[in-house]
Amino acid sequence: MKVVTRIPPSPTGRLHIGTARTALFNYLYARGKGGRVVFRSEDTDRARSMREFEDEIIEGLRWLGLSWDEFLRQSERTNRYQEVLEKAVTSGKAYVSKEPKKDNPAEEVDVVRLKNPGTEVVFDDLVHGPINTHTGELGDFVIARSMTDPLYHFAVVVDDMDSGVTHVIRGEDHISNTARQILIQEAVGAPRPIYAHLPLILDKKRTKLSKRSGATSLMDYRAEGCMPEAMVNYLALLGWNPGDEREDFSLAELVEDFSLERVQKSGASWDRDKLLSVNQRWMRKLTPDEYLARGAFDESVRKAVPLLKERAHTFGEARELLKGELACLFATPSLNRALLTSKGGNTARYLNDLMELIPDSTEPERVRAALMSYADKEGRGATLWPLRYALSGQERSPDPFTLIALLGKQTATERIRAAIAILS
RNA sequence: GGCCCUGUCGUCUAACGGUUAGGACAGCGCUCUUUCAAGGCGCAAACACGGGUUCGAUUCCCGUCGGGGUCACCA
Repeated sequence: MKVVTRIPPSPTGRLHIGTARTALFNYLYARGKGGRVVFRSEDTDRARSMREFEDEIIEGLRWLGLSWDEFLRQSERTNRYQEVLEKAVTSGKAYVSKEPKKDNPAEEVDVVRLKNPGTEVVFDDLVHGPINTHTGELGDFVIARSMTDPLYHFAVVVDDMDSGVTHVIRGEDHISNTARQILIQEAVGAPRPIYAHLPLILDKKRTKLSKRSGATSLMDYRAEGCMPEAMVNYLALLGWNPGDEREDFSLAELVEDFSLERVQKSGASWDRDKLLSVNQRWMRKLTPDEYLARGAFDESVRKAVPLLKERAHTFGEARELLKGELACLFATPSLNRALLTSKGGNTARYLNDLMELIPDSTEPERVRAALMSYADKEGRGATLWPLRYALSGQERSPDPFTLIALLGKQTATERIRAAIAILS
């Protein structure tokens, strides 16, 4: 049997990290089994659903590298729902009930309720094992606001049936919905898919990750300069592991190795630091060309790439670095006399001597070799600190050898002259 | 509160009856070093508790406690 999974976001808000991870797992499972993926926009709540959210969700999932074979919107399937609903009512599995409207008791509406047989429903969850529910407690629950306006539970059953969905992989918060969906399946004669409920992503307070938990929008991470490869890698490791100690996974490798059997049972908290660490690893794998392209940097930034790879966890951080700590690579710093001489000794003489020793090289190691014996003779602190400060104008910066190599002998010499001038 | 899920370092996790309980992120220390960053080396850090079962339990069973989810004419 060909595997069919679904990615069923509700376009009532921005693309949430949890939605992205669930989508990823559905994608990984289907692709790993050579199956199909259905993207289904669950927009039956017409008041809250917005096309712009749908667009963002699609854009975000594509950014991660996910793809699907079928696309549909629930709002475009109302005729089909009505057809199945009528059959359910005709066959006596459901009934129309005239009731006061929930939000406006003065008005009466015809809601559709499922005739609940009240049986024990047991299903085998692929990650949790058998789960038993006493459906009697549910009563005859509402499945549609009217014959033309189905509710979520009813719509998904019809959709899953029509798309031939074989595996429903979703968040654990849906466990309690499963029994009623199974009841609906049985009422309309739909096959029961296999269920797999994923552990929830928790925030540091260990409660379901929500908007108030901080950055939960996938696109915010993209804007920060997170790589999609890193996001996929981190998301996959939140709740799943390969069974060995590997931690670096591309999307393709995940497709290869992912299995629902190795999905964790308990919730996992979102750890931004770990994400950043994974992202830094991915950024370091980039070639200079790729780095410039991915970070949307100007060609002039090329010389700073090695330093950025060393320091930045995101492209956003890299941009900050270029404006701050690494700005001295692109603009002449202004110097403070007190800081220049703060290590004592004859600063002017040291700078003068060192300036003469500067080789014409783009290799930090060669520059270092040329200057170190002098520094060792006169004292590293007293010589190298003013040298570095003269070049950077900052208390914190890369080392002077790297600075000279990147700046070039001429610029370096000019900056040292400027520093010496201040001292006289 | 009812129902359901769940419980290994601070966090993500490995272990599928016998291990000095492993790795990663974060933390700390040392080293390198003029500073910062990076790097190298190292340290600290967990089986929730109580009963069973067993020659032997982190691992199996039960209970307690803890955490989470869910109880819509939302999805």
